[in-house]
Amino acid sequence: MKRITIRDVSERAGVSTAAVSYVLNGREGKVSSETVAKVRKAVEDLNYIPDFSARSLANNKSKLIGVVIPQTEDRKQLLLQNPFYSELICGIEARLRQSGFHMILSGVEKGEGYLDTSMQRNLDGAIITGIYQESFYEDLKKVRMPIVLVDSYVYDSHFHVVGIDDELGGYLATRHFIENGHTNIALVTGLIRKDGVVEKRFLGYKRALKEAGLFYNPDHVFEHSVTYEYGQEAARLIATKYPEITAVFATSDLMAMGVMQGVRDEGKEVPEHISVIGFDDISVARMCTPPLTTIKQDAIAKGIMAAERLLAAIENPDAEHSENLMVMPLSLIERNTVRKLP
Amino acid sequence: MKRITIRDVSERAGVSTAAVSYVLNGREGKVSSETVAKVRKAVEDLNYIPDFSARSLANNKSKLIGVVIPQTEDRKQLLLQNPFYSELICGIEARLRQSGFHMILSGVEKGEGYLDTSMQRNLDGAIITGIYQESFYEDLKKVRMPIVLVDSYVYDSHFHVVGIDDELGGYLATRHFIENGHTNIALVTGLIRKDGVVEKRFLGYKRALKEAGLFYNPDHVFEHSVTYEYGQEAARLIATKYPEITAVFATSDLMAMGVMQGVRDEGKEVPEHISVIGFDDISVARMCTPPLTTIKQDAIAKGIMAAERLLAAIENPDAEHSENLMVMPLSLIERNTVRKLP
DNA sequence: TTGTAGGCGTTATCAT
DNA sequence: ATGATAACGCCTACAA
Repeated sequence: MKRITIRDVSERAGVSTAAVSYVLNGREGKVSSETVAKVRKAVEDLNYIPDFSARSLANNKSKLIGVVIPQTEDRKQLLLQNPFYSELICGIEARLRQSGFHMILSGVEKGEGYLDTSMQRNLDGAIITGIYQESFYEDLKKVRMPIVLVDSYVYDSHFHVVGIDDELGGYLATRHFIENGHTNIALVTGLIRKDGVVEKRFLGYKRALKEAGLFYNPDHVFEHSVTYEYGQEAARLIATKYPEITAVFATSDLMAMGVMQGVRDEGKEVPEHISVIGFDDISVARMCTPPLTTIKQDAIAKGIMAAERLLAAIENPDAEHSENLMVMPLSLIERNTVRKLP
Repeated sequence: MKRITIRDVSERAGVSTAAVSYVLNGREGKVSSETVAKVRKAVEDLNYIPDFSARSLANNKSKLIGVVIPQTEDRKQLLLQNPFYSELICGIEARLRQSGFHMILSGVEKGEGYLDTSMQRNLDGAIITGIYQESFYEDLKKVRMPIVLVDSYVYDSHFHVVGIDDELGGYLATRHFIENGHTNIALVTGLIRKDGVVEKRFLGYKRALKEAGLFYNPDHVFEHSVTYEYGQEAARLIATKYPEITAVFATSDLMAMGVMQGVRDEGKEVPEHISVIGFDDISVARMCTPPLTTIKQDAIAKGIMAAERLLAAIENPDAEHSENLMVMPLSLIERNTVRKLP
């Protein structure tokens, strides 16, 4: 069964391929309504479906968006196990599809770049989440498609950025502990990398401590790649070696939940013995017991926003780039994991 | 900045474009090792990156795989909020990338087909999860790319299938309750659809009841689309209207966790008042409190397997189709949500 | 072994 | 308003 081409349609409709192309692309000003009707009918009859590869070749528009998310270091798998990314992807995909774009979702090997993929596929744009080495971004700048960075503090006029005020989030969480009488507050966090979100959350944590006249103790910072298991581990360390700690600010809900489990593993209770605040407000945060107090951000909305910024930039390649930083709202959600100390 | 083409490479290397194409595609038998070296050098020097659109146009191979997962009915967003799908996707993407393929991830609108996408993008294959209407599959059969159905009981020689023995899963869970002395066992389940996985799990549930000489009570079946919230709702109903029920088999962990929360909302405890078994063993199942007894399947492995089957079918289009059903292992994981009745 | 040239499906530039 | 026709980048008979 051979493919139906634009030529088949043109013959059937008794017009030229150019005419068909015009009506297909909505340039209907250029063609008589009679021709439009004939073409539409032929398209319908033949069940014609355009070939995007050919289109891409002819006009460099692929209707394809590259989406990159971090992957686990060990198994090279997407970090989708962190629900935050799942939700982000949901938002991106939904918005993209709504505008007739498709999404190529992939991780990128450590040390590899994204230039190859972007050129091979003639991507119309890309959404990048996670933090990479300098050269990765330098590479990306060489390509002329619009790029949206999600959760990055790599400011550069080449990139659009969608994020939140991570420093504020860290500050709010820590201050909430302080307001509830806590003075020994641990930080359980993902790897603190330059220009990354956790670095800012860490900064907010320190600011709140300083503001309250509290001593910042580096021993109370537990840093590791973002996993549930390390949350458990950190709780264990805290219970056994740092009895003075009464509160834990985890820079992601995933770790916070690990901490909660770890606390219980040690025969203690949340929040009776240890208070916990997380970050993200992934959907399980309200499902766990006790429901987790956390810094809420709306990952789905973030994804939708990232997609929208990208689509706008694709529409209008040389628009004002001054307004290329979008900061989404965030708030502290009080649930049941923070105890008020007397 | 113009694109580097195969012609640029050929000129730089002082050979023909055909020669370049040959070494690029590994047909090195057709070309002298000297030429190979020259071409490689030129490719390197020029930083040549092939255009997959052009390739796809020329030989109908796109190195692109379509992956379809269900979406929420209301918001048209991917069902990634169910970690089971996240993990599945992780497996698929990792395996695909390893072989140089890219994945287009998308949902499909109710009533829409996937034929358009598959033709537009010249997909080399597709992995479909979820259950759709008859016509969806009929459509899919018209296209000649290999297709792997994950978790489907739509047997057809056109499709490869990767799944588990869902009926057995349902049976094992139910029997486990019975062995622990439970006789009034509710089923909290996603929509029971023909040829879907939950239908089989439901069948397994009934078989176990029957085998034990227990009465199957339709009132004890709580059916709804798969959400955490409905799990809560079902628990509420059970607590208030069906006090005789002592055990709940949920056909997905997501619902099981909702049930657990719902039970607590009613001031009762798991497993003291209500025992719970889930299905899937998503990663949070072991993280929740108490850790959830569940039917374990390895979603990541399932994804990898699905990708592998597809890749094999692409390699070898007219291979034996008799072995196109792959059943992955499954097992009951005992944790702490089932109480042994006296 | 190597090179030439035609074709893949579409868009865009010209004439008409 | 419409229709030839030349790109677009690559592959692959076929010819040399």
